[in-house]
Amino acid sequence: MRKAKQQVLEAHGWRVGSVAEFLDLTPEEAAVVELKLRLSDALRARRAKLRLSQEAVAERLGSSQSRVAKMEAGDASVSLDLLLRALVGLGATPNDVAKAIQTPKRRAAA
Amino acid sequence: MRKAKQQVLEAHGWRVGSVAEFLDLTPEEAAVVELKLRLSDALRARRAKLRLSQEAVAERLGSSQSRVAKMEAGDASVSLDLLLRALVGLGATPNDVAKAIQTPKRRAAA
DNA sequence: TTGACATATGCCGAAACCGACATACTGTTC
DNA sequence: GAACAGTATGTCGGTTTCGGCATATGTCAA
Repeated sequence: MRKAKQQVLEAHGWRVGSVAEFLDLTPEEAAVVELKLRLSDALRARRAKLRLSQEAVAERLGSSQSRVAKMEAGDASVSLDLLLRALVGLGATPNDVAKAIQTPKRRAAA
Repeated sequence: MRKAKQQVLEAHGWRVGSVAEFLDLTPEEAAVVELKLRLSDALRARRAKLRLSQEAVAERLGSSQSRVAKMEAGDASVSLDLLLRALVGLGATPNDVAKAIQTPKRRAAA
């Protein structure tokens, strides 16, 4: 698949605004990557707010520390599905999720 | 897993508000089910607006008619991941997704 | 430095998910 | 009531994703 590109993106410090148009991602791919980044950011933020270690989160979710690390890293082996479930598992409501997707969680305007 | 419950829910006409509290779904499970229903509703709505058949959508997404049917049905074999990708594949932006999650997309008030 | 803790990366077997096909059901039109 | 388009349901082989273990890489304090 085109996962390779994504991995390249995420391997480094990106995380910034519209990650995509640099590379030749189709608009759809771009949107999915964007979603993934926003969700992984939201997850990290949520964990931070709860002051939990990745291991504690893993336990809570019935997962493992390594998985959690990968979730937050936006690793290619992590699905949107897992990210969503993780957020919910940390107490996020559907509306919280909506907000996380909506707001790039940045300080500076576009 | 607890997928069984979900299947029971979705096998019938539910689709209504807070699907959950009837059965002994944990709050997290309930939230995930809720998410799934909202996304599948959004998908069906989007397809309707585009006036496409499930088959046409399937082709566009590189999937099959049966998968699309299952997506819209919120079938247990369909992940949140697939629903999200499908929406995006039909042109939804992250913000569209956020709206879909936020708003139960119903006509009648709760 | 050493040790203790937290996080990141690589890998694997097991489980979940996907596309596809077959087939059944539901209109709708003649 | 046959023919047709659209949708739903069941199943299956192959692939992806999962949890978990091992291990590497910080980071901080003593």
